Amino acid sequence: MATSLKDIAEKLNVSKTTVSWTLSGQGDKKHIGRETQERVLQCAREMNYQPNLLARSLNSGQTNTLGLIIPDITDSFYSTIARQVEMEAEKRGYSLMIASSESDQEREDRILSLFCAKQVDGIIIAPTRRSKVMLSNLVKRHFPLVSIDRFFTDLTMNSITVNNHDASRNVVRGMIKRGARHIAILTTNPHLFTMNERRRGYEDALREGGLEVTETLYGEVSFDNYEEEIFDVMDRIYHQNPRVDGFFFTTHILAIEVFRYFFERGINVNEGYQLGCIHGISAFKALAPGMRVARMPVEEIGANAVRIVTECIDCGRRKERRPFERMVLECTYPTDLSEM
Amino acid sequence: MATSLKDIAEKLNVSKTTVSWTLSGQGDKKHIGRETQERVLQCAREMNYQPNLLARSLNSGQTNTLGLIIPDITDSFYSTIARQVEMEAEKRGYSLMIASSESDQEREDRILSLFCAKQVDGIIIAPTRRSKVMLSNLVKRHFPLVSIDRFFTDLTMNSITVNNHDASRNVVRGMIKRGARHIAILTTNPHLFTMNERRRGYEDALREGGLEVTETLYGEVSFDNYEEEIFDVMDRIYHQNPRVDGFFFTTHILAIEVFRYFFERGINVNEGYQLGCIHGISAFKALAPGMRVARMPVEEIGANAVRIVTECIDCGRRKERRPFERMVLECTYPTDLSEM
DNA sequence: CTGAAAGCGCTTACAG
DNA sequence: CTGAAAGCGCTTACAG
Repeated sequence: MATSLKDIAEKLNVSKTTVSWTLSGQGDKKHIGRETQERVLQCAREMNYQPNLLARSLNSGQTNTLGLIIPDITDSFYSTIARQVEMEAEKRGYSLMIASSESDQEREDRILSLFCAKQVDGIIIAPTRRSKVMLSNLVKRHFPLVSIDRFFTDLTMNSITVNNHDASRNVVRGMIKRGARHIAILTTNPHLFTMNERRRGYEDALREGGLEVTETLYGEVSFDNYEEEIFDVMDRIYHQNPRVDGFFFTTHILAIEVFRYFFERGINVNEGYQLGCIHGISAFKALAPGMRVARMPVEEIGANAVRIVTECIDCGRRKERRPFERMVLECTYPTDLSEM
Repeated sequence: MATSLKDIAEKLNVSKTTVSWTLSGQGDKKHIGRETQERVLQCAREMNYQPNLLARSLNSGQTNTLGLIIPDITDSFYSTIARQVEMEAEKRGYSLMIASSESDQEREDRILSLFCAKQVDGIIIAPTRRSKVMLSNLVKRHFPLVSIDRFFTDLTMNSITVNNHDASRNVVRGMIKRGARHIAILTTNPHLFTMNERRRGYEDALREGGLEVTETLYGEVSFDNYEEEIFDVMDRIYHQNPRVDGFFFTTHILAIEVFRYFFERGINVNEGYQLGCIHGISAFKALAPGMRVARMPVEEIGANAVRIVTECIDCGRRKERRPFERMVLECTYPTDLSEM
């Protein structure tokens, strides 16, 4: 059994109040005798007293805890964000609960409920899609909330997204500048706003470069079965465009699969090709150091998500309402992949 | 403001007790009128009642929450375990708090304290090193606890580890069987038990295969500065052993760095070399599909960690003491890396 | 200088 | 069939 305020109070023959005051550092302010304070502190140390945060939170109405919901904790993009959020939260005195929705709407709703039931002070979420039930409810209640990576046009909800269009355009521009003329795009989940933006960026770069946008250079695989489909799609692209000299990958996961294809087909992709990808992973520096990569601003995403959600919390305590904020961050383009 | 039991009780002119009974599904058992129950359920739905888990936990003394502490959430090995643990915990009705120690002793202690203060029911930890202060205290208190990936010989603490020695030996054996005769080892953090075991496995396999264990084939880099050091170490190995024909990597992170080296030096490592690595990542199937990889039993680690810690919790409730358990799991050796 | 008391939102033994 | 009351471990306005 852990020791409680009461244990200390009884042992020392003082009231719980006295113990609570001194332990919370308000001893002097409340005019508690120096000597009494000493005894309390001493005893707390001896009995290895740890305050029960549940009780404190129940009383204060705040848990100093943020919730973070991401689709997949094993995806390096999200895990890097998670780490940033954890660090930023700690700086501001918050601890973090992380949960994966596994891109499953029901799981996401369950987690949201759970977080609310556990009385987290605010939630940062990379939503899977329109979570009609819970999310809009929270928005209505003005619950401190910010979405990252994606956003909903019809919810007045704080969001931090990345300028995927410009990121793609910049990457593809760079590929063109280095001489690519027949650049294929490999993508998935085209219904996602994010992915559509990346495609648009690719197409705009082509047009600006005086290149044609053609269906034959467009490769799409389904999210659930990409390992299987990628070989057919790539074969088709090569068949229809024997002169293809560049590949733009909308995700790092697809890039890996295509590198597997290159390997199996004996294609040395580091010669005669331009490559581009949104988001880099460390393996790229060994697979294709020359690839142009748009680096996601994970630090900024994490830092701002925590900033916004804590500002909402602070405003809520003052009964104010914080104007909602849509933030769009830019990628960076490291020239040396080892900086990823 | 969220609605509480009291709100419902007042609205319906019944007692909080009645509301609590029916909402917890004990209405029939407690002989509460069918009609009253209906009204309560209806009202709860209308007012969107969510029980405050803080209050419930304070009362029951259990939070149905487990804590998980890992060194680095962005490391695919740990994030995969985290996902497994989350799934397993959910199956058993527990939710999960994840935190990264960043391999920092102090952070680890802070997190342990925090978890205790938040009254988690049990903790799963991949400890950084001997956390004298907190961990041994928890062990003494018989707090439900299990360490994964590493263990302490002098603590009677449940642990789940991997047979790193045999995993390494099997991988290196396979390399020898396929013809490698001069196999270098690349490793780091030699003071860790885990890493020492991997080295021992490597050496045993060499001896069994009639090969010499030589210092010139031993490459060690420091954990903090491996990107820099790896080039010198590899150059030295090649200089001292021009006939080197195999590389065994004790971690996937080192493997990636060495692949970068191969790339820069123009070495086609997929011809004339045998490769081996402990733990695989998806990029390997594109980098070196022929590499022999020991696949960590992440599912088993996660499942058993949750099993053991929840068994401890259950025993604790029955005032029993669960005999402590040291579990050692074996790796698997997928022949096709795309199964990783 | 110190303490008794109420309350946070729940659960549950006890009483009618 | 239903409710008043105590208690989980804290904090804090109020009273002396």
